[in-house]
Amino acid sequence: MRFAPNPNGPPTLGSTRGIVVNSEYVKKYGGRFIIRFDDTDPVTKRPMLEAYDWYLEDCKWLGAEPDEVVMASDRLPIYYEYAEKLIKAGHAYVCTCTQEEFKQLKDAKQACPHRDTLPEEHLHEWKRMLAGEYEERTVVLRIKTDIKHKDPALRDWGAFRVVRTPHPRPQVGDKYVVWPLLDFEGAIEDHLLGMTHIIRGKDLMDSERRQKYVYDYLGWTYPRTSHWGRVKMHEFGKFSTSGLREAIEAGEYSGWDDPRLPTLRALRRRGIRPEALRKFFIDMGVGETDVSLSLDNLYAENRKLIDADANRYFFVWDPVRLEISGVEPIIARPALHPSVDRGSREIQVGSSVLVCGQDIKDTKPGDLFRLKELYNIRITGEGTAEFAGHDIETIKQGGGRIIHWAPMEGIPVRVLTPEGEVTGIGEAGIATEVDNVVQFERFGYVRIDSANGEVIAYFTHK
RNA sequence: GCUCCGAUAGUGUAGCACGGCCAAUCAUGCAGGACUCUCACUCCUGCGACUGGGGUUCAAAUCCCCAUCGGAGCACCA
Repeated sequence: MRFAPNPNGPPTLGSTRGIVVNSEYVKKYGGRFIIRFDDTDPVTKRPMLEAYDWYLEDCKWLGAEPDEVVMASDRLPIYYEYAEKLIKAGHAYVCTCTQEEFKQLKDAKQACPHRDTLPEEHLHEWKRMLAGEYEERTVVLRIKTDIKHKDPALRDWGAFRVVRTPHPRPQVGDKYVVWPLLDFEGAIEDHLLGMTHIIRGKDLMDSERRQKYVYDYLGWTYPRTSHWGRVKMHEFGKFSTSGLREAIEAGEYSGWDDPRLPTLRALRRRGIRPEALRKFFIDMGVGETDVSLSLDNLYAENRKLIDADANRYFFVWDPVRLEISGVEPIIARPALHPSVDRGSREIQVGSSVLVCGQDIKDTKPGDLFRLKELYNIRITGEGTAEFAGHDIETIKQGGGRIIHWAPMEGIPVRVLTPEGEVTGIGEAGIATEVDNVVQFERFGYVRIDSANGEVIAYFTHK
């Protein structure tokens, strides 16, 4: 099995499906898992140098370490060799039609003038291509299929073209001017790497039919294939790697791990566990139907994984000061976790606390509240309240609400969510949880990213 | 325009190759309840689907045909 990305950006949710499903089959049925970088386009989908490592990192994180890593850009001579073989056998030809000319002929089911000249001539032209005697867009090596094939997508497809832009990898640079196209490169590699099974997107279904011509010419057996439909997440609109890159460069996003992005690095930073992603994509299956679903399914898996580990803390957004009369300073000791015994935190409280504005917005004097794990209060006016006993039963029977709070000495917290920023005050203990996923009670789970004076948290999910 | 593929609850998904065990699985979602000093977790209960029409058959989610809807390819992108 293999996963064959073009590293022109970081792995996204879409890549994750390929990584997870392919590696899962290998885990289940044995075999080898290969990552092959299909980095054969130095221009329109130009690879990003950093992205090679990002893929390997993220695969490892997802529990999908490859048995082998191959870069297509290292193996051009191999592709040349097979191209030459096909030319000699009369199965490929050098075509100097313009793109428009060829399209017209193809749509009319007509062969171009170059198609049926002698293999020796094509071999000669091919050598000239390799020697750099052709400019970009003036020549292409085509695989002969059936120019009258009823499906226009299969008629004599292009296998190599001239690209003069150097490849971003310094090891490759400007070594080559003739580059293979995906159908050719993939066809050769899948055979050479010993692929028995391929699972990939159904946009590549025609690709398979094209590649089979090459397999027939070379006497190879095509791997067993299956194709999955497109995945669309309700939360993310249409996005393309190049579009994201532009948006990042324009400063619309803070980087590839901006919490609003569907990249794996962003999800990781938000505290999504790799096991949740695996489960999510394995449960999705490999059907050919296009699916459009919500991240809620992923969140549900993740919530089950993190809940037992996530310590609880109070974080007050839209903080409003509440002056409480009739109280002595006290230390609250709420448990770090409601059902797993991990001890408790200590919060020093004086005569006022911060609460969420929305909790006391529409209150009138006399309304009863329980400050969670502290004591009961009764509202006496705008921003003021009075102590109303310690007994929780009063609240349970009296119908007052239990709300959370933060001490006046709390630390500022900034939560980065997919919908934007939420700022507020949290209890000081949050600063000890850097890198951990915690639950801000009545708010949701977050991963504490840093705590230098101000806590930066990435929102995980509710 | 030509070609290919698909269609099961709100959302995913199992079942379809070999028709009966399907009054259709599981998850998520939603609703209600239990527990709880969180609107979290856990547990219980409930809701909800075979796109439509023909055909074959004793029997169709499953096979065939048509229609409708959706997606993809026809690049010197991957």
